[in-house]
Amino acid sequence: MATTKTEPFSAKQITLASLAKALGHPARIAILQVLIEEKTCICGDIVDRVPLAQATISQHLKVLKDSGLIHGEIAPNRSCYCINPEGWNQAKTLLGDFLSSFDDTTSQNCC
Amino acid sequence: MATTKTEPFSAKQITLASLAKALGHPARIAILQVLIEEKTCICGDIVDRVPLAQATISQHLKVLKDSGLIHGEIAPNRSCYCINPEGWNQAKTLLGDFLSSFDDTTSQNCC
DNA sequence: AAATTTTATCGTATTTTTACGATAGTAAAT
DNA sequence: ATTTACTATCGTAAAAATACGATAAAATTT
Repeated sequence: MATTKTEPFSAKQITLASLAKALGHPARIAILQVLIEEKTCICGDIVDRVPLAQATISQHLKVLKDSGLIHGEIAPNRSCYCINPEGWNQAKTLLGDFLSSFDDTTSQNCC
Repeated sequence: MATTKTEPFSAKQITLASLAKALGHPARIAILQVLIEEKTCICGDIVDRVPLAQATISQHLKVLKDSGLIHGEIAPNRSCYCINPEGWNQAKTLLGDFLSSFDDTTSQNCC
């Protein structure tokens, strides 16, 4: 009785929310920015560039991977992460469409 | 030792993450869609259209209001909520820019 | 072969989130 | 004036999220 209820919502609503949720932490934003800046998919360099404990970074990477926004090749000594174009584009499309569905100029006269 | 650390991150990263976080729940997506569909800012009709308890809806509305995405005129008998154009546009800009900062075609050769 | 480096995972503590019933307080209707 | 309708808030319970130290396991270096 504390889990997010999913039955009442559409698959699209759930996907959209879950992608947004993955973006909903500054550390994960920072990690994604590093992955975008460095064209090649660097690995533990993220730990050097994001000032959180290694275990915490690893945890955030897992969240991002589970969301589909990044792809990770887990190798014991040199793990490799990078943006997953499919997931990223899905986020871009879903969030973009959703945020465009409100039109500033059309709707107003509100509280 | 379980709160999100904010010191290591920029204001922009924090704002972006916090807007995304507000969008990170299907119920809040559904609420926003209702507010967008109904041009006028309906009030407790949200409770009728989103199948969660009234108290839960109220809680989600508070989260959305705190994020700046919606505006709420709280009146004891007929509360009025609507999209807050400023907050919405900020989300659109920040998320749009961020999601556009990765270019599918430019970057590849990854893991 | 031994030492070092890298990194995922475990264990754990704290906080936040999610959800709901119950309640209170105000406005509108009777 | 009393009843009804609406809605924020309180209290609470359970789960998830955040953060980190410690550990293990594999690859690389020495």
